[in-house]
Amino acid sequence: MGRHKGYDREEVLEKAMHLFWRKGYEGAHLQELVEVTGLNRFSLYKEFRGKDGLYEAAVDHYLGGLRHLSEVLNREPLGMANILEEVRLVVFSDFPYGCFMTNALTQQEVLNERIRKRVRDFVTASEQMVLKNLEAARLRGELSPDSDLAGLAKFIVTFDIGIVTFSTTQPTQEDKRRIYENFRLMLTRGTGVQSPGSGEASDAPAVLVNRTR
Amino acid sequence: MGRHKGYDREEVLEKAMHLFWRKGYEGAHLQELVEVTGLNRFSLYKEFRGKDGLYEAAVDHYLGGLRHLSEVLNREPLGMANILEEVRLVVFSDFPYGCFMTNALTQQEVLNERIRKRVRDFVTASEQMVLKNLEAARLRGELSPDSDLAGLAKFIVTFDIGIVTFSTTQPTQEDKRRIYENFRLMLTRGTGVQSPGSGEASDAPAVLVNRTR
DNA sequence: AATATTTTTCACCTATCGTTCTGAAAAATA
DNA sequence: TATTTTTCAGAACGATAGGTGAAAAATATT
Repeated sequence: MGRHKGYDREEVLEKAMHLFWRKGYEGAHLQELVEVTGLNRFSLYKEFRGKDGLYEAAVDHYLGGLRHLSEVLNREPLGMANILEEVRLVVFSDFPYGCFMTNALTQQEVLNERIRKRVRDFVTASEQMVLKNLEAARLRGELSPDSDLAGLAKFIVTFDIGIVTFSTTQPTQEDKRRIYENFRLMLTRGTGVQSPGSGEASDAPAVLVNRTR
Repeated sequence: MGRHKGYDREEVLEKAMHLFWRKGYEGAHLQELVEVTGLNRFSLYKEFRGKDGLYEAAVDHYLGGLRHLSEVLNREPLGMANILEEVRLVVFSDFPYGCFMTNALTQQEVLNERIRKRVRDFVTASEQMVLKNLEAARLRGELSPDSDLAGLAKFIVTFDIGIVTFSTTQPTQEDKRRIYENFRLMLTRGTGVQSPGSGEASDAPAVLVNRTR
């Protein structure tokens, strides 16, 4: 009953998300959102009830997409290799606009409280995923028993946030190689873990990664 | 000759900078800027040629302020201790709005080309300051002769960017302590350098620090 | 005191913001 | 086919954005 929708909600969200991603909440004007999504204003309001709602839906869309993107940190066997792989993917991502969620961290003053909480919770969730791998790593003897795992998880997430933001300066491939290699050395020598060595980028996803599609 | 200005340029810039800092370029509306600076629209336009000019002047103001703020990385004797001290100050800063310049990194799409370059150059300059300390550290035997100093500098700056951004999640003092301690362990054990140990925050300034005044 | 010079005040401008409304087109149901 | 339901395209909404012009107010010079 009724006319068919001329748009696909997920496609619209994907496009809207990318505009918010590049321009930020205030920087992404409704006119641009209409143009880039192809969705007209009326339908946009009916579906998302305004700019706030669209942004919030875009956050959900991003988070939903992360379910399969976080597979690196969730895949067995858990341990340091997963963490290094995740960081490697983040470092070698070619998307130069940071991370949708961590960009939002510096926009909290113009976001409503609910979204602000969502954004902060994302950081906590990332920590938890890293921590899970660290705990497994300790059980497997990759880390000394007295390591501060929670602190180490925070350190790693902090570095992730740093690298996605640093990526906006358009570092060269060589720059990225050196940054990752130094991180790997720090982490392995600093914790005494066995290292899987450095490598090239792949298309696989990561937690704080710059999703390009 | 003529009437006195009812405002102090530096004070105006300080206040404008803080609003841009918290809200971002698009998020800081002219009306708010007028209210917070106390300067009326016309005088604001006359002095700074509009919002762009004001933002650019605020960047200059910030950078100017950093001249004496970068003293930690520039003070003798150069070496790893300076770097650890600088990171420590960044970590323990209580200002929860990130760093004015690194926040701008994620707003590049709404900034004009000149400012964008200014912002990126800031990152490069920070790298150079860290690098200078690393080179001195190598000469002093704090680092092995075959270390990749430029890469290590990028790693450290990346971590700095990460921590100022992470600070927007309002981490506890204990969280900060653990993050810094893990960074210190990574850096010292990862490079084999002598560590000065961890400590509390001081009021001294730093390079990527959150300036609160 | 008079004049010149500069800053400030305040009203107003146009453009665009996010939002809402209207009427017509299209598809599903009766 | 007629009716209902929903989407679509666009105009129009009030509010506010950033930017400006002319006159008033205040200071410095003569």
